[in-house]
Amino acid sequence: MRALIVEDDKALARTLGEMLSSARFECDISNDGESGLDNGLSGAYDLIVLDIMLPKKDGFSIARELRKQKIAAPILMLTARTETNDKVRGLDSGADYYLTKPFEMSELLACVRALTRRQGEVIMDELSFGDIRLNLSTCDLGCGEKKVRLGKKEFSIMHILMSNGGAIVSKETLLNKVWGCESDAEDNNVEVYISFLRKKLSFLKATVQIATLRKFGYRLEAQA
Amino acid sequence: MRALIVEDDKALARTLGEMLSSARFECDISNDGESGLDNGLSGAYDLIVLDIMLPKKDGFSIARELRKQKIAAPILMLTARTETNDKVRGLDSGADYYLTKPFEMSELLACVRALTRRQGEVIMDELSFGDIRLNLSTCDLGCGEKKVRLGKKEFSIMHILMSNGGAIVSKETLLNKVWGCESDAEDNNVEVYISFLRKKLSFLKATVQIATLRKFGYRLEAQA
DNA sequence: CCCGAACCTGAAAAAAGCCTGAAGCTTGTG
DNA sequence: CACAAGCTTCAGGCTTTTTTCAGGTTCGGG
Repeated sequence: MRALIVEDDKALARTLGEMLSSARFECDISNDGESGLDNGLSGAYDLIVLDIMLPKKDGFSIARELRKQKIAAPILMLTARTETNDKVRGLDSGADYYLTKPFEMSELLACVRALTRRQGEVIMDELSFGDIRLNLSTCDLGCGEKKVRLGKKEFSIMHILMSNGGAIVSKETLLNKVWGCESDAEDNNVEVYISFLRKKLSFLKATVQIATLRKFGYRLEAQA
Repeated sequence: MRALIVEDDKALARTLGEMLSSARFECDISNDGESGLDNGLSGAYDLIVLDIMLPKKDGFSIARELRKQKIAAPILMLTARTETNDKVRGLDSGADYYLTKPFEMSELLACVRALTRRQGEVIMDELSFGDIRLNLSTCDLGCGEKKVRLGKKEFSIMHILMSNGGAIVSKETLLNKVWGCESDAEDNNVEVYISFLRKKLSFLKATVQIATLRKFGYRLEAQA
């Protein structure tokens, strides 16, 4: 899971980064509103922590813009402002939770868990599609009795494909979510991993396959 | 949208009910934990507002039980307890938002809006005309049980035809929208793709057809 | 009824996109 | 330090999409 922290107070940003890392997030930090919005728009994140008062662009407008561009990641708005009016404004701009400073680490983490629970189906620790099962805690991909261990990147890709049901996932999405939008990985990297995954699916004798939709991306397909 | 309010303070319960009604919710009220849980388990609600201190059964265990029984409705936990520990416990038992009393009406309503916003989100959108369906997330064109995959240009063209209902779409429009106005593609390119699409429609045995209007363009027609 | 413009469509060439084995890196571990 | 596992890069070959072309068909006006 990737998180974006948009916060101009660098000390706080680092602290947040450490907190979230301890909750197994990979974090990117933006120190001003503009870069925060840019990063957020990449669609690479599963969580966005947003301060309100920021240089260049405030949190409200960032949230609004992200939602307008169909970025669905949960937004946790984090600020010193306790005015009811600000809370309302924050939530109505598209934030999912409004937390006021100061807050304790345990509280922040509980919010994060609550926010990401639905998205990543953290409630279950197994995802399934057709005849394959992805164990989220051991990274095993199983089918019937057989199973194989997936590497970290293989796992992320399979995770994304499976949680999207049968819908198409573009290479760009995969690059952003798996490699991060800062990375300079190219389409071919995705192709290589898709190839690895296909090899494993075929080893498992799974009926589920990864279908290529030229110029669109990939998707899972059940049945033979 | 239906809301369940689980709150033993009858005055507060009524106030909450009025607030939510003003936000166009139909509200039911339970005054103790047991009946709250029973009602919640019916699965009839799109929102559950839960107090923590309740007769017979506390809010934490209600939330936990609801989640265990796969009730997915957003839970707004509402309480006078401000201890961080309680917040963590509340959120971790399955609540989606923790609001401490006293709170203002506007704040509550903003939370509710934030919590219910995601409900209406459609995962798979589909465009249909006559007996054919164009799945926008998988790029399949379907009719009855059968379906075929469309290539990118085929998809764009079909998309345009279908979203125009039965209206005429000129070749020029198609060239501009599908090839881009910079392109030097010619009318014949469109014709070739229309031909591809017709072949697929006929394979699908669809009643919908692509009609040619000489000198004007193309349009979809239902009927046999 | 005839003619030309508009349209259809099969085939094949051209281009774009994708697959995958192999080799070279990097990183973490015993 | 050496090894293994995972990651990246690369290049050649393969597949699908897109374009092009040419011969045929249909339509409407004169």
